[in-house]
Amino acid sequence: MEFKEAKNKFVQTWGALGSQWGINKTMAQIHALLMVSHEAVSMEDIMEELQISRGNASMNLRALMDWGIVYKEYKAGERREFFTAEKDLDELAVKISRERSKREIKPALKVLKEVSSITSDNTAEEKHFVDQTTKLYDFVLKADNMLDKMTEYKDNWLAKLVVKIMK
Amino acid sequence: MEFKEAKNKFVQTWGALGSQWGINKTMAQIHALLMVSHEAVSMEDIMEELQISRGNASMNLRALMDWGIVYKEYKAGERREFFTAEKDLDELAVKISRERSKREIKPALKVLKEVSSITSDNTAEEKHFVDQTTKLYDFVLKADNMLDKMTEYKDNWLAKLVVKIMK
DNA sequence: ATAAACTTTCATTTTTTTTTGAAACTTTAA
DNA sequence: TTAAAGTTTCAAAAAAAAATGAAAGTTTAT
Repeated sequence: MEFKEAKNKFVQTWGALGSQWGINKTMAQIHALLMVSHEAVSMEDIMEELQISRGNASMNLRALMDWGIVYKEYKAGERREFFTAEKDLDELAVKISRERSKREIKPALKVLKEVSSITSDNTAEEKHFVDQTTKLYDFVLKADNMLDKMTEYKDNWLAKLVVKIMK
Repeated sequence: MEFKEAKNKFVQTWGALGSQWGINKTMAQIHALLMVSHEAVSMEDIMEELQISRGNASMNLRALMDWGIVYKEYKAGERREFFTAEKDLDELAVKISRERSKREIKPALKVLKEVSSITSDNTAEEKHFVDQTTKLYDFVLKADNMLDKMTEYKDNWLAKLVVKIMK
């Protein structure tokens, strides 16, 4: 396999993986492209390489910047804007999990708390509902906190977590 | 908020959360419904409660069973099939992460390995590509293994993990 | 062996999501 | 201050994903 083929395969695969995790294909592809580019890439070049429209490129670049995983770069003497991806993978993981937590998990937790707080008649049905949603709330909260700590402490997370728990 | 309203809100929220994570809305809704039902539910009732067609119900129930998080149940003297969800949340987490790993992460890892193994000319561009995809491979592999261990050991995972690392 | 009760499948339709592209907007250099 | 070079926006179109429903398929009781 030669370079161009490999690069293309990587971009396609990353795009497909994104889709399966609820991230739009183009957004994931742009990210993939920038991840493996050794220097900043112009919008023009992104459009060309992924065969997408200007609007699509613009909107998805904005989204990636909102996520904090792609940066704009200005080159001296160049009018155009260039883009780079966060290339440090620990940092990338931190940012992705922060955003997903903020956008999706936290709102879901809020609802779980609400629905688990209904004042139940004591039918078995209602008891089971309250019980199950309460458990779910606790579980999701725990998982969310755990992920937060793992990413916050980065590669050192296990050691630091143990220290924190032991003291 | 009364029971019915709470139940509906829970089902809708779970459905929306599913969508955002690449799981089809109905599939997530059926799962939500079964999670909070204290007894097995017939397809008829699922269709009724979620206002969906028979085909839709059938296909998504099959998908949920393929994931191993919903079970068929036969009631004595009843012709119809009834369905229940895995209600133990640790077990649920194990199964979901196993399936996603098998379906999505493992294939992505395979591709990452392939593309990071190209015999690079030594242009800076190609070197960076190989370097970056290799790092990504290592990272994803590590994360996948970690998740596997965390879920395998369930709530006890931290202790067991530490033991394993220390010895 | 039959038919009633139920489930599955899949071509078609509907809905949702993504993409396009052209107009509006912004920035910069002269 | 103007126009060239570039970017953003958003209504409309296209594509992708999900849902429908009717026909085909199963199972079970008699």
